[in-house]
Amino acid sequence: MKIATYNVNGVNGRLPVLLRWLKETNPDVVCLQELKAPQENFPEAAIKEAGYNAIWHGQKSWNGVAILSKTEIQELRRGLPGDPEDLHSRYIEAFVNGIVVACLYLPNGNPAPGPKFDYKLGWFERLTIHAAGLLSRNIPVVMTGDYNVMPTELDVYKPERWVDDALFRPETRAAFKKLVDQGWTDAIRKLYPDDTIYTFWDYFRNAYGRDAGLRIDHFLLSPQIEGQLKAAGVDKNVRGWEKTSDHAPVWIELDV
DNA sequence: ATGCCTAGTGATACTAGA
Repeated sequence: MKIATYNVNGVNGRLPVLLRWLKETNPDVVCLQELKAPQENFPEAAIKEAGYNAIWHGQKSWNGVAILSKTEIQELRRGLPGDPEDLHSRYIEAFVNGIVVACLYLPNGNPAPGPKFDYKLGWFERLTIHAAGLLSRNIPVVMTGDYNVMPTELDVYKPERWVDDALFRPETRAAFKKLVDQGWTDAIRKLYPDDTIYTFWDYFRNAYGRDAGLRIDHFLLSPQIEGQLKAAGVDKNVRGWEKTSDHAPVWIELDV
């Protein structure tokens, strides 16, 4: 079974790219982030036509997450618990193919320091609490999406330029490490511990052409599923298509 | 240090992204 995550940066603006990528790579389950569409503007018919069921949590202008699957989707929750005043659509969770799939869009956090960075770290803490609850159930969980964190220097083209950025500050990296250290496996790093692998390239300065990228989209696997990890990768070529997202799709293959 | 690019909103220059 192939599960993918893709920050589409506007699900309607990227619909031709999304549909082409679905057709070419044929994933079983897909987590989408940054829909940038209100609930009623999700392109449900086109997604259905492509062969996928979908659940989504939209929001006007910003954010928005979705889970697509060729099989039945049983929604478990939308919205991250722990703060009733947080109205951003950044988390959706479902039971699919016998696995709990959590799809998340962690806040960017810039400029840092500041209220946006505080929101990021608070969101991270709430995610970590919720993730501990998922682990305590001893079931297969795939927690994936745009974490907006480069976990190590290997994940940034020029680490020295990013040390004060919300995506790479020590507090952010420490929060990611604390989460992973609960017992999660970073799927890409398990299979490729030393390789330079990016999932995002800025629209500025020909970043894709120069391969000046970041690895910020991640798959975290619970102990009950990490043994089934067979392959993982980034569909880097998609970043080179016309009218494409600044992120590339990331995927894992599970032997289930 | 800043803009570079791109999308959304809504009709203009903003915000937001990372």
